[in-house]
Amino acid sequence: MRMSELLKRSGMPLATVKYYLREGLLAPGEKVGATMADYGEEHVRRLALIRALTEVVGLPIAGVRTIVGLIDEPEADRFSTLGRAIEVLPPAVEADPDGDYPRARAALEEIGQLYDPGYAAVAQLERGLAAAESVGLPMGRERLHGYARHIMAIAEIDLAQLPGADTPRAVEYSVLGTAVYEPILAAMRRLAHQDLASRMLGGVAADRDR
Amino acid sequence: MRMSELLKRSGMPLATVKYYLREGLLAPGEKVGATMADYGEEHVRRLALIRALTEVVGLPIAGVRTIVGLIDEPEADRFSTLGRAIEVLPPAVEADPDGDYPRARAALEEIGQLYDPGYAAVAQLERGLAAAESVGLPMGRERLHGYARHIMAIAEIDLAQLPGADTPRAVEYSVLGTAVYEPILAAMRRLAHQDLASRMLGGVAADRDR
DNA sequence: CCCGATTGGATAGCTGTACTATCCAAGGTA
DNA sequence: TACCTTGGATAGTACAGCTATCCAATCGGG
Repeated sequence: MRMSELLKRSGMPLATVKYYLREGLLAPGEKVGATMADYGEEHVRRLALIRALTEVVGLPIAGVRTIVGLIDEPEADRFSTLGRAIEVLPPAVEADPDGDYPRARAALEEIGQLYDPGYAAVAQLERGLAAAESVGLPMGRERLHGYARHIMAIAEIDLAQLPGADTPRAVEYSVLGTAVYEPILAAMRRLAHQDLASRMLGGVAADRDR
Repeated sequence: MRMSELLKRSGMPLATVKYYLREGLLAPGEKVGATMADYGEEHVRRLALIRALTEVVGLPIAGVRTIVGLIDEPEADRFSTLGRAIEVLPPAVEADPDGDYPRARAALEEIGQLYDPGYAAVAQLERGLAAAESVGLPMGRERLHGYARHIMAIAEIDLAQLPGADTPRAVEYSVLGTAVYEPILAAMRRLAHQDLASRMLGGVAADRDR
């Protein structure tokens, strides 16, 4: 298809698509003549991916470039591909292999989980725990163990749905799956809070049956 | 304390603190003379809260203003206070009470959860589900039920830790608790993925045999 | 084969956010 | 008295993420 149709399919303005092309988020179409290029379904899908990552996951353009780069050309193994993807997910914190992450270390040891200080997620956990502490809501043992058990169960669900190993699709799944289900899980927790609050405290939905 | 000490305690530059004062995120100090004001511990805590919300939760300044406004002057009941707070949490989506949220409705009915279409979190869930679908990772029944069970358990942990009802502290807890534990849960899930991936696929923390 | 429309490519401009810097005058301080 | 701090106001900066315009080379319907 040509540019005009790609615009119609994606619903995006020309200037924006050109911007994504310039930024290397979208591969150029196959050139067919000096002033015309051909685009395919993969371009439509890529534009949907860009929109999902920017608008829903909240990724800046540079982060989107990293993610789509990893999908197109993964690292040697899926483990480090996933690691590099996680580094750019908000709230982005650069991991320092020699860094000290006292809260994260204590928490992960407490729940007996394997970790490497080079994981970006360790730095992210440290920041989150420090932030909770700084606003007067430090994470207690009870909450930590409860969270850990249920989060591990959720992660197992995620892994169980992973498509057949060693396909390029599996890389895409593990990278995108971590990112795109996060806002869904956040929304579900917010709804669960409101559900529980309305039952406990009385509210709009409390008069419904269950 | 005076401005200079507040700056030392918070580690922020003068211009930034003045900016937060202008934007109404930080209450002015008690005036003690025409060119001098007195600040207290609550100002130090408030600055820590602002930094946590902007840097870790990722809230824009306008959202921080809403949250601190709700903590200082909550709505009539905690249920609607929490609802208003959730509206500004990223990814912010304005709820339309007459809107149609087909994916969210189907999902919530499937798991038998109470909801009101006016909840911002319903719109947020809809967007998340639509985004997952648009990148080729639609949420299946199995995953939905699994997520729902464990998310509900996590929400129950949150509610169980709620301080004595009807204290101003309880409002602060429910508003901040929803927001500040979100990045922690996200980081824990990312770590759980890496933990499971390293065991299954071989990686830094495990042997490479499979 | 002609002429208006489309395209790719380049460059410049715009909008919003979150600060950051400067200036000033009043007032405190040594 | 001379200097420093403070509060208050205003202007400027840096960056992200688009958005708009221009141009020349086609393309393609009549």
